[in-house]
Amino acid sequence: MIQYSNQTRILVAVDCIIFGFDGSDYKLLLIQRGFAPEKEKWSLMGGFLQFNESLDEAANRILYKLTGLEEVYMEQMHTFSRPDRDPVERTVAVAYVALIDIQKYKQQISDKFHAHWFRMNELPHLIFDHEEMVEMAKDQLRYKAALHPILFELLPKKFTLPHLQAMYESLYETKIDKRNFTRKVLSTNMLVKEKEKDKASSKKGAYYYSLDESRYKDGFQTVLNFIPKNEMPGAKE
Amino acid sequence: MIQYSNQTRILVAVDCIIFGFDGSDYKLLLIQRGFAPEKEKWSLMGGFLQFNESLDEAANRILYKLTGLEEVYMEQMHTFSRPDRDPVERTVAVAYVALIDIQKYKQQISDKFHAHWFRMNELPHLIFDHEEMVEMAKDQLRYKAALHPILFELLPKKFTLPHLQAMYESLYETKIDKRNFTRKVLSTNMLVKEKEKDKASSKKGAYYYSLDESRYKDGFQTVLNFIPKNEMPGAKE
DNA sequence: GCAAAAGTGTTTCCTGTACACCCATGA
DNA sequence: TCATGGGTGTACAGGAAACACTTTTGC
Repeated sequence: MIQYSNQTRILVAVDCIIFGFDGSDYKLLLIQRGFAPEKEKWSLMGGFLQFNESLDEAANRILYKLTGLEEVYMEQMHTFSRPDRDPVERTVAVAYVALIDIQKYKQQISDKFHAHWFRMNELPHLIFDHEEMVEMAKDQLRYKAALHPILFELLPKKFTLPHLQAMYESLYETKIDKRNFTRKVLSTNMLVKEKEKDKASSKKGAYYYSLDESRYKDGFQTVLNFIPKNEMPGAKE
Repeated sequence: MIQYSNQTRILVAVDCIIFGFDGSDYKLLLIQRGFAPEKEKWSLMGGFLQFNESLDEAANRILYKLTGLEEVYMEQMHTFSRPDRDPVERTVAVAYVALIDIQKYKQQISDKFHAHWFRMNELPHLIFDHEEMVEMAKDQLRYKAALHPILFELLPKKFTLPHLQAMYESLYETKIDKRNFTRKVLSTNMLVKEKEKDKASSKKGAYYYSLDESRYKDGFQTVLNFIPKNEMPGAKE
């Protein structure tokens, strides 16, 4: 077979940044690395690109291995390439971001990787450039969530409006007026009100809602405005 | 030196999607590939990642080789990885998007790569998956330009408001009311009115403007709204 | 009966949009 | 003088933000 001569062939890794939301905090799913170097240190879930798979396939394979979940929202974020980023050997790493429903995950978790959910502000030190990846993913999530209804991916099948609002307030570290928030969210027509209430987090109980999948898909690209302008990432003072 | 065993090492390519605007059309800078396979076919400007450089460095090296330009707006877009995307050998390709001022380029062009500007709607067939890359880059440009003042990167030092408006109208294939457009653009405070006029494209002449670099940098992240909502990519019908 | 969270409407302001005429100049 | 493209202001409408009280119920 013909080959390109005199070129360097290197390893291509895939690392998954897996976000969850537990009702009050954003969390990141991390594993304890099982091999040297940096054995036992905390790390993103990763692996190497195999010869006959695409990056998307690799990312899904890796995510499945860790969480048992398939058909999860995941997209490629950025490729990291500092020559010294992995001390063992030259490796570029393609970072993927996944948003998953923590509850769904709980039913499926395979624990052989010593995976653990960490609150975003209590992350341990991570190996290599994984902290940089996480920072970029957080920035990107804040950016995208302000414009598109992407956070719905983090919700369980049934959720309440206060739950949804808490997700936004936590991500932007701000308080949102619940009347305005409710109106905006419902005006997307992406939510369907259920008959039951969630009585767990209040005495009165809050109505459950679920996603109208087809309207959600249709409206995913539309530019929204859930977040007041002054709270937008990068807003002028 | 320790290595990761039993893993596939592959080639990492960098391909540059270079956009320009000539006053009425968007153009793409392509080269005729100088080596087999697909010799003489049109292609994005690309090259392989070298052992001791990052992807950003590789992209800039490649862009410089082709255009002679440095410090150009360029960012990583996406990594392409179909196993069969390069028939010679397994290769992943990291695509970068660059926006350059065609006039500036004209002074610097080195012609040894048989580079040529093609109008966006008259592109030749491209090798491998380069057409897919270009499509994604166009979509991304339309998306970003509707929200951020990114198209300024395509302008020469001095430009006129009609020139700027033509860029937006061409990108979104729409007509924009010039009174509204002018007001929005000037309200960013990113433009400085010059004293001279451009007499080339009208009898009356249009005032030149230039970028206020510091305000441009500060305001780059702010979410703008130059494009009427109905013309936004992905808008509902 | 009271504490704690859920739910709900109105007014104000601002931003976005539609729209038409005069100006300067080269030919 | 006329044809061409450049430049400017206003009125209206719709969306975003500010704002407070009532409801439910577990304890």
